[in-house]
Amino acid sequence: MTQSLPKANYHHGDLRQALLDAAASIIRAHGVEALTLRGVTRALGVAHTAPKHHFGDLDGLITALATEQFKQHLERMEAACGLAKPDPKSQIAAAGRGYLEHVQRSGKLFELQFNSSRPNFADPAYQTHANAAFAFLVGLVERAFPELPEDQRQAKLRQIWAQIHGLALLFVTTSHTFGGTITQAARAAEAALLFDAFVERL
Amino acid sequence: MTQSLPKANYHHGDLRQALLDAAASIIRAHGVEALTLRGVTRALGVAHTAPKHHFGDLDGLITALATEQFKQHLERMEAACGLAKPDPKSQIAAAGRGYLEHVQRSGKLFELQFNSSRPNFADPAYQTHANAAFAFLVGLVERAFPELPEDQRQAKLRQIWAQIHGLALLFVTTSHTFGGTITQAARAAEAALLFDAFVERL
DNA sequence: CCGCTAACTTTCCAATGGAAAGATAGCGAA
DNA sequence: TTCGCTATCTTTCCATTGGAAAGTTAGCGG
Repeated sequence: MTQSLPKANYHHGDLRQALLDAAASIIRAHGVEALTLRGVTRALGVAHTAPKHHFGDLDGLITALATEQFKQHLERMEAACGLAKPDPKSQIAAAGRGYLEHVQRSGKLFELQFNSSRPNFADPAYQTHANAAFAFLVGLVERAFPELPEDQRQAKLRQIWAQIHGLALLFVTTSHTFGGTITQAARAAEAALLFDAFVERL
Repeated sequence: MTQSLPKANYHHGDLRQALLDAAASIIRAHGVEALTLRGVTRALGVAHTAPKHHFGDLDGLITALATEQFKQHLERMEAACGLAKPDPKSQIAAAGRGYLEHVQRSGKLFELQFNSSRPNFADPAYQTHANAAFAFLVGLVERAFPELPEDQRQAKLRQIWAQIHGLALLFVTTSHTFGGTITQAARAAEAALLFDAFVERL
């Protein structure tokens, strides 16, 4: 029993992960704008400058969270595709479902990926995971339309991405602007159906 | 010559509009997060509390800007439709062009409409203009598909809105995430073509 | 057992939004 | 004209924030 509890001060144990978790929790509850260094460190009982060593500054913490979001984004799409039939259209439809599931699960964390200018877009890890998520869609479209010339395949890709991204935003994140009072889950389900219909006509 | 210049202190003349203009300029240049009361008032040479009487607080100023954005959004779509052929599909395609033009012209101001949680969504003026912009699209789709039952027309509307909104976001606002190095204008032109193709198959 | 360094804390500071109270000027009524 | 009255703006003050700088601790390798 050389060490029991993370006893007193100093050397938290895994402060980095604890900060990520606490920050994610705050964003889920109150949005990115509510995330402050002093708030998140207060919740953990550490000094407000403690994150500096792990993340540099507040935007560094936000960048790390955004990176994690892209990682989970890709995982969700891959998982959905793994359960679907192997033909190209089924795969694209499944990726769309995974996309929507991710957005729904992420809640306000999703704005880190596309609705925020806070993350450091030049961060290598951020770029790696953001590009990987996009590359997955590119690969799906390539396998679905191998006969098309490159520019037309690009056009397809963009239409597909616009549709799923637009549906995700409309039905999950912008409920305040337009639309009724139905639940998030119902909106997501409807979005999935609309995307299926869209894929059907590709 | 009872009054010459807005001479010394007090009673700026039209501080409200001046604040809106200066704030818009700051957001265009540096994004919403860079907008501060002290910054915008410094630029105008007034006290940092001067906006309070006109907008309440910083979020009130932001809400007023967002409202103005929705107003211009609708005007752009109406203008584009006015120049287009009267048949339904041409009208929808034109609305899409107007949508993209607005996004392109707005630059970072566009995030006030959909990429920000700062505006006060409960503000009456905000709701009025946001709803009016949406209602315009609803009307177009109603005239284009009068034979469809209500739920199917709703589905059409949502697919259309998702497509144009998705294209707008992908090709104008999220250039950092994916995509190459082409100019904004080129991206917008390409998005317009893709939307035309999308409308063609409706 | 001794340093070395990663991982924290303490202390300080400038900037911000806003509350509260005061100052000014223009306008309408007497 | 002159007298308030009120919209508009200023001054002053404060709590909160992110971060720079420097100090403290503890665990690990030699």
